[in-house]
Amino acid sequence: MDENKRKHILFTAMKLFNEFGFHATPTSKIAKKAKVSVGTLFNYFPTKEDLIHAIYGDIKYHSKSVFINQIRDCQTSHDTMRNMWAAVITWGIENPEEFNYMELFLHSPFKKMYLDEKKMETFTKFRISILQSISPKTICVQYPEYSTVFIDNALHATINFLLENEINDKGHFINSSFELLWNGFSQK
Amino acid sequence: MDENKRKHILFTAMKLFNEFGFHATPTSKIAKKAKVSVGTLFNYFPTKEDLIHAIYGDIKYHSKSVFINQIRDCQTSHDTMRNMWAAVITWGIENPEEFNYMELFLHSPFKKMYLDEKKMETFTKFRISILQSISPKTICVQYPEYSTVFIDNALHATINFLLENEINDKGHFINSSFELLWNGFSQK
DNA sequence: GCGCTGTGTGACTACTCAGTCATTTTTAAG
DNA sequence: CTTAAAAATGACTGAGTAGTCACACAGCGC
Repeated sequence: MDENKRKHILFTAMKLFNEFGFHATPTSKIAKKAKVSVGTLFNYFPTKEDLIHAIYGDIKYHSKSVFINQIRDCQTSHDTMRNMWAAVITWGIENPEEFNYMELFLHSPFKKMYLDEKKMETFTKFRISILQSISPKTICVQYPEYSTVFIDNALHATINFLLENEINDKGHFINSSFELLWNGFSQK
Repeated sequence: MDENKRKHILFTAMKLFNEFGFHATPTSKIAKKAKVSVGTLFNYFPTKEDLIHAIYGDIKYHSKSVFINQIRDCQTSHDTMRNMWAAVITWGIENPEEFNYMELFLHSPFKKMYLDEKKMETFTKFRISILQSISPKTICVQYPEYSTVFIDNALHATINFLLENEINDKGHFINSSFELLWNGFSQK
């Protein structure tokens, strides 16, 4: 098994899935574009669904290591949060195909297996604990998971917006958008 | 053409698509569940894609009329916005299948035709104008469309959360979540 | 040169699906 | 009751799919 070939197939498949969706991308097309035979493709990934899940797994694994490297304890929780905010968004705009695929996958029927995985996330738990410590708002204390999905969706919206619009000073935009979110949480 | 039968097919198809996705829901299955023949289904909707789009169109049409009935001018822009916020969320939790379908459709390759439709939305424009008049924040004035997607995503997150969790006082939750959003926009 | 091993190949199979159409059933008008 | 138009039916078709498998062939020790 050639790891590079595996990566190559994964990457090719990801781009095709992003462009045409899971259904409209036959395995034959993936094999052709990746310049391997159908047989080889099925040597590496026993079923099409395995391939679909493998792409998700790889993206998740790599992005997570990027985030973890980015995290550094700052003076204030405001700065810590802003740091994480910027890290995730930067990853998104630097890896648009990967970001796109996550959206595609997580809104497809294939996501089903991961439904309760979310709740186990250490990353999520980390965010919950930060939120509980900083926000006096009842809704955040009472439903810390709501804060999480709220932030997740804000991240998605911001990355999407940055990808779809031409923004000159991206650093400034990222900071401003963070303040929009932060004010909601911190202000009475 | 029997309008009730049309509605019935649409509703059945919507539920199946929600459960299994577009690809894993063959027309034969829809016909069987709706207790009509495949031929009849194709009499009402010439292609499967027509059916998929028709469901979207119907939901959009009906939900819009619900919102418009809900809108009343309040004393302050805060109250006006909160009123709209509550109207959309209430629609979502009272029509979970329809809300689900919108998410499914808008994240599928079928949405493509509607990409620039969004920008034409009068409803969106309405929101932009409100936002511009109330928010002193540069990011909202400079990128009013960002505010829109930000709010859209907050709505999605909130409806999803309410659907997936058992919340007792939904009215209170809706108001609290609105304040979370509103503070971000209104506070320096 | 010769067998051995494992990766790569793509024609092929078994099957599913969207959409058709000859036929039957229902409706409604005279 | 007769009859003609309209609606409903579901077996059928042809296109296209995931996944298989018999074989090709490169590399390598002998």
